Parts: sequence; structure tokens; C-alpha cells
Amino acid sequence: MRHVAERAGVSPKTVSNVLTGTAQVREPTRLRVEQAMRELDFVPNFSARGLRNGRTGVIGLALPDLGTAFSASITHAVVEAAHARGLVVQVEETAAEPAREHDLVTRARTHQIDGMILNPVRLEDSVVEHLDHLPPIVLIGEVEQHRTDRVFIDSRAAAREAVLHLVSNGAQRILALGGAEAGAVLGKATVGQRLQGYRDALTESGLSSSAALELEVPDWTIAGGAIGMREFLASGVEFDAVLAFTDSIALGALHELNNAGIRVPEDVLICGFDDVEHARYAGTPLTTIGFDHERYAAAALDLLSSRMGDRTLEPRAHKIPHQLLIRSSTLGPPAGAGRRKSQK
Amino acid sequence: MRHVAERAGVSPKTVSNVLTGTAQVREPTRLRVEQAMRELDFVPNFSARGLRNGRTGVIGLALPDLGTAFSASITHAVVEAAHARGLVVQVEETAAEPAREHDLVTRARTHQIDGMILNPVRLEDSVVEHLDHLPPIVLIGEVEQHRTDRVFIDSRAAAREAVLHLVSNGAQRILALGGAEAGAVLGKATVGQRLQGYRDALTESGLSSSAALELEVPDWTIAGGAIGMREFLASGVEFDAVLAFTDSIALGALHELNNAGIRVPEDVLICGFDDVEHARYAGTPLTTIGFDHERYAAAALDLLSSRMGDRTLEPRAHKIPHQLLIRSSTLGPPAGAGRRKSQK
DNA sequence: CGCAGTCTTTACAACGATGTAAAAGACGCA
DNA sequence: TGCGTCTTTTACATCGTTGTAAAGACTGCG
Repeated sequence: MRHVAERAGVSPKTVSNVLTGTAQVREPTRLRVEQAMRELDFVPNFSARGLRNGRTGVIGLALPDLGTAFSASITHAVVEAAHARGLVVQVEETAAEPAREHDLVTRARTHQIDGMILNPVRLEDSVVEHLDHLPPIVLIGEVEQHRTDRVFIDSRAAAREAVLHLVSNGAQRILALGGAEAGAVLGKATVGQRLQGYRDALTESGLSSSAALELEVPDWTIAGGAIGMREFLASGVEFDAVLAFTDSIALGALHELNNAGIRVPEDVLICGFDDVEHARYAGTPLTTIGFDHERYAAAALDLLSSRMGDRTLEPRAHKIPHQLLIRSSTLGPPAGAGRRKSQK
Repeated sequence: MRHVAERAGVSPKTVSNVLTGTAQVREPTRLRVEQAMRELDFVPNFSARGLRNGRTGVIGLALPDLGTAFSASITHAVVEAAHARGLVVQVEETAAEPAREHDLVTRARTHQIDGMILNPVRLEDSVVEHLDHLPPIVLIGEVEQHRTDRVFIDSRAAAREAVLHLVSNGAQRILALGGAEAGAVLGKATVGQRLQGYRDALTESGLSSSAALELEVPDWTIAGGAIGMREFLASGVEFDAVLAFTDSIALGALHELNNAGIRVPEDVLICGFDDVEHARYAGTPLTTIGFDHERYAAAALDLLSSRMGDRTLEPRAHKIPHQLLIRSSTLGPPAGAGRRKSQK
């Protein structure tokens, strides 16, 4: 910057002023400086700027697994929204090892992140507890807590709607595929919310819930969904519909059902969550809970930016509307599969 | 850091030494310092460190479209590999607007990126020309040039193998779906390579190539593939196989074929590229060109790290082996579709 | 006990930018 | 022209680290 200043015959501070618009700079001076910057192909050093004024222009985006379709969609949306606001995005992955949670907290501070968008799966507590030492955080996803800003869809209501839809199309024994919270209190995380909504709807429909119809999967990927479904089929439990907790899980399940010769939707209905691009184009297009990913990302960034401006704001919660997108995979009534069928 | 130093009764430089291991520090001193760091919950400021020694520990990853399945897989792999090397990843997206290319070059410098992994689609020239002013770059993908390090698969050979496979399973009129390079010289980018390999195989098999069987798609997404396929079907041109240039395109095409009542593989064979998770789990599991994404990412990071260590190295090229993964979608021989069928 | 040689620790300056406060310049009006 | 006022530009210090070089502490040996 010194060089630019010399070339333009001004002080470094004036160059800085031109750059940041902090102070008035007279037209001719400004032109000289801009000319000099162009000639020297000058770009400011953000490390130095960050050091001086504590802002780096970088935000973090932490997701459990960057490889999933949902992550890709969200990453895309966040990066776009961030660019629109002059910010740059650093990505982190949290699910691989539990130790990452703590890493994350540390890294967030060392790497001079101005703020962070976090999709916690098991992360809730450890983060919230360090909140004072962390940059501003916006949680995305259905974490029930009131100490940070958050953006979410009403997963419980959505799961309920989905299940009511399955029931109204003739399903009676619906598998919840994606997580059973063995004995734990429901309600805090995504899994809990969706499971709650699932149970709400069963109760409401006069159907009984059963632990045998709530199944965990190894991870929220297509492969994970397939494995979960395979295990469930091996158990022989009777069922006629599946509520998968993400589209990826649903697609894995769909594949496994096909493999087993069980037809969707003739034998079994299936419904997913998130409306990733793939869901619409699946072999059997997938009924799913959809919401506007761009809007989701934009809301997260708005909350984050405003909090970066003023850390004393009260925590806010922004609910994004969702809707049930009905496609071929739930055109019931289903004939059913599992023990009953084989016993017939 | 000063506070830590005071608390431990040493100079700031000693704290720094403990942190970086630059100089020997005696055991008792080191323990006192570490104790103090713990008590004060100290983390070093990377902006300052970056300012001082020009290294930020951040690398950039620039992909055309972060929303695709392939991007997700690569992002995942790169982030994992980067963490293993103590680096953090900043993501950029280049395809949205052409202007992004230039932005990217600028941002790479302002945001103090130590290095960059770049998957260029149209980006080749503008980047290479600024090479001296940029941080180290590793190109991923099949860009033919010899001024930067690169990691790639032999797309031309792979496309050739795929087409030979299609031919050996009975295909005669194979659609290349993903890009036609209208009049331009082939060979530089991914599209060119794959198209070349496609033509190589046709020639080798004694089949004629035809512009009517080389079709561009709006973008390399599932929706893009679907649109491309729909247009092609509307043209009525006879065909019995599809070589899609990515799995996403293939999945879109597959969907559109199903919609049109054309069966895969009974009527038309289809083969993709990249082996994303989804390909294996598609309605009709997709034959595709697969390669090890982890290895791909690791190779890119190895090249990048070594060049960050020594910018004078000769440009290197690292080829990752690929293999044709044969699944249901190419179990020929196909009956064919298009004009011939409808004219019958 | 003293000294060379080695190992630890320190003081200082610098990386590049910007906030603060003061200096210099421009302008209007008497 | 001269004075006060407002605008533009400048000097200086500082953000948190670390390289350099020099000072200080320790070791072993004669």
C-alpha cells in the first residue's frame, strides 16, 4: 500500500480512505490513487485488515457431512448468499469424529471467522456452552434452544403432515427411518422433532406407535438408508409405508425395497425430507417435505450479518415455511410388506 | 499472547516458541506457559500470524457448481484431506456468472489463500495468464496445459472404454450427452476430452459419428440432463445408447427416458461419469466411469502442499486411474428408440 | 574456579492496514 | 485581505505474531 501511496503522491492513509470510503477524498486525489492501484495491480491484504479491525469477511459453514445431497444444496445456497453480501465461506465437517465438535470451536476462533452457520446433529450443548468465547453463531436445523439465533423448518409439524398424508393414502404401519432416540428425551434435535411429529400423527390417527417401527440408520446417506432398510426387511416386521428422515435415506430405502421386489407405491409408500434435486428425479419420484433452500440460506446470513453488527441483540428464531410435495412414491393404497405378506 | 507471557513470567517470544516449536524451550518453562495458555483459554490469532509470515493455513476450492453430487463428493474428500494436513478450506463457485472467473483471481489474493484447487470448466486461460500473481494452483479435471500442477483422470481413454463397452453390448447409435464443442478445437477441457474419446471409439468400431448425436446440456445437473434428453427425444433422432458426461446428467436422462416409456437397458443403454453415490442406487443402477475421490483429493493436496513449500518446482501432472463400473444400465442389447421405432 | 561452548530466553522490529487526532488546505464572508 | 469554519490529508500508534540477533544461563572440562 505504501507503494501505491508513493506513486500517487499521497500518504498511505489516503489510499486506505479511498479503499474503504471511511473519509472524504477529493475527486482528483481519488483518481490518482485509483490509477496507481491499477498500475501496480494492488489488492489489499485481508490478514492485515483483519488484524487491525477484527473483521475478516469470512464466515464458517459447518455441516455434519459435506457429501450428502442436502449439504451440497445448502452449501451452494449459502455460498451464493454470502457472495451477495461480500462474504466468503469456509466449510467444516463435524460428523466424522465426535472430537471435531471441539476442534470446531477452537478453529472458529483461531481462523478469525466473523461468524458461523452451524447445522448441529449432536453438537448442541458443547457449542452453546462456549458461546461467549465464540464468534456469532446461527444454528440451522431444528435445535430447540434459545441462546443463539436459528433458522429452521417446523420439522415436527412437517413430519406430522407427512404421516397424515401417508395414513390418508391408506398406510397403517409406518416405519420411521432415520433415528430412534433410545430412551432419551425427545425434542431437542432434528431426529427428535421428526420422531415427535411422527408419533403425533399416529396418535391423532388412532394408530399405535411401536419401537419396532422406529429405526436408526448408520448415517444420513443413501448407503445408510439402504443399510437401515435392509436390516429392517431382515427383521420381517410388517409395514406398508416409510417416513425417511432425509431424502438420501429415502432413496437408499427405495433402492433396497426395489431390490427386495417390493414395489413403491403399490406395496409400500415412501416419503422423504428436504426436497433435494434428486428426489424429483428418482426412479419413483419421491414425495417429500420441501422448503426453499435459497431462502433458508438467506435467512441464516441475514441473522448472522445483523448479529455481527450488534452482538447484544436478543436471540431470534426464523421459521421457514415448508410444504408437502406429493409425487408418485405415495400414490397409495399400499398392499404392504413384511411378515403379514410372507405369512399369507 | 502478551497476557499469557506475563502470567507465565516469560517474554511473548517464548510463548510463541512453545506454540510453534521454533526454538527449544526448557521443560519447566514450557509447562508454565502451557498452563498459562490453558488458564487464559488462549488461542493464537491466525490473521496476525498470516500477516507476519505470509501463511494463513487456508486453501481455496473452486468448483463450477457446488450443488451437484460430484461437487459434494469432491468437497467432502478435499475437506477431509485438508484437515489431515492442518489446512482449512474456503469454497468458491465459478459457474454462476462468467465474471466470477476474474473475481476469483482477485479474491484468491485478497483473502490470503495459501493455495487453490480449481476445477475449471471455461476458466483455463484467464487463470493461467495471471499465474505469477496468484497463489499456487492445482487444477483438477482434464485441462490440457502444462503450466500448473494438475490431477486428472484420463477422460479420453475412459470415454473410449465406455463407448466400446456400449458397442460391445450391442449399441450402434450412441448419443453423447453433455457438450458438443461447436466448431472449436477439441481437447482442452473436460468436454473436449470426453468427446474425443467418444469419437475415438466410434471410429475404432467402424461406426460413424454425427453431429446429431452430440448434444449440449444447459448445465451439468440432473435437471440439465433431463432437459437435454427431452430435447433430444423431441428431435426424433434414432439412438440406442447414451454416454452422459456426468452421472447427474445420466440420472436426468434416465428419468426422462423412463418418462417417455423408453426402458433402460431394454431399449436404450446408458453410461455416466464420476461414480457418485447416487449412481449405484438409481432406479436402474448406473454403469459409470469411477475413480477414487479420496485419492483424487489427496493427490491434489499433496501437489498443492509441496508447491506451497517450493514454488519453483516444475509443473507436475498426476493421473488417477479410473475404471468402468458395469451395472444394470448397460445390460444390452438394446432395442433402440427414436425415429426408427416410431416409423416401424 | 574460570572459561569456552551450548542451550534458552529476550529485545526489537516488522508484516499491512486503519482509527485517532492533529495539521494543512479550501472556502465563505466581512 | 483576514478570520473562522469546514473539508481533506497526514503522522503516529497499534492490532498479534514471529524472524533476527544479541544477551543470559547453563554445562563440562581443565
